[in-house]
Amino acid sequence: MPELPEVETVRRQLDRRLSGATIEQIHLFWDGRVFPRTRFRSLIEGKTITAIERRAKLLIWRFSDRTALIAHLKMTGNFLFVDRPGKREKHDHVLFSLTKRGKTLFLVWSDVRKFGFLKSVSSAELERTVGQYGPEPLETGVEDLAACFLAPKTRKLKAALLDQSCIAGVGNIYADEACHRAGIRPTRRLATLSQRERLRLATEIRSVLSESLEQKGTSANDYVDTQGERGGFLDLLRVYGRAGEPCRTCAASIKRIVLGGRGTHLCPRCQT
DNA sequence: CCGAACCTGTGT
DNA sequence: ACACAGGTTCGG
Repeated sequence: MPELPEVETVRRQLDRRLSGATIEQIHLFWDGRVFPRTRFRSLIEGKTITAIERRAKLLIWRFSDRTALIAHLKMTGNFLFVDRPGKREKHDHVLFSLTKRGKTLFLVWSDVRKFGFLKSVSSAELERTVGQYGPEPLETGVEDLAACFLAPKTRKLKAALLDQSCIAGVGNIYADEACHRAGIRPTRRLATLSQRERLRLATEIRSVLSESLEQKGTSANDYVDTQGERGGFLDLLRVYGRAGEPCRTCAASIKRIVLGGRGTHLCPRCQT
């Protein structure tokens, strides 16, 4: 489900309610994607959350003892606050019971496709993990962001955009949207980009991500936030999921191709 | 570089 | 029955 705007939306909602809370109890309905599998519960129970942070598409629960829980939603992972633990839904895997200022909170981790994971990490392991990512687009200047698209020279732009060690947080939707806004085809090799185009791309990446964040992200398929609400950016997409529909800029028919195994959407007329 | 894999569901 | 889905990793 999630790219930067969706994960950041979830981060903000988790942070508001979980910051300062203590994890009292964990129910593991299915432990296939929690690590370390056999010690997960004992490692996490009793911990107090100091803050929820995000790096790339990773959510980081920071604990007062400097250890952390990292969560990756991948395609369909989801945190959902529930008033009280009712009956377990089919794809619910973990139930967290927490207390904050004497009140009890319940949070469910669910994941239909089971690609997502929860992992308990030491502070050293956290630093190592977080260090593998490229710059955060919303916290990096345009000039530095533009430098993400310098090398390797023969690589296609779309591949660079999806590479989290190159630039963090961009996924399939916003890669296509940024290319369209910048007027650049995702099939272009990095070597063919001018500095002016790289700067334009960096600017448009920042714009599309922040505009989507304002709408609490895009619900193309399954994505919902921690309250079960859908994001509002779907109607503002210019190319993603619009194959055969008219370009909102020039009215040409939006084309869908496959690039690096991913569906890729572009306007053959206004993207060069 | 590409396709396959991980897993489940949905739509044609 | 087959294609496709917001992510990432692996093997060829």
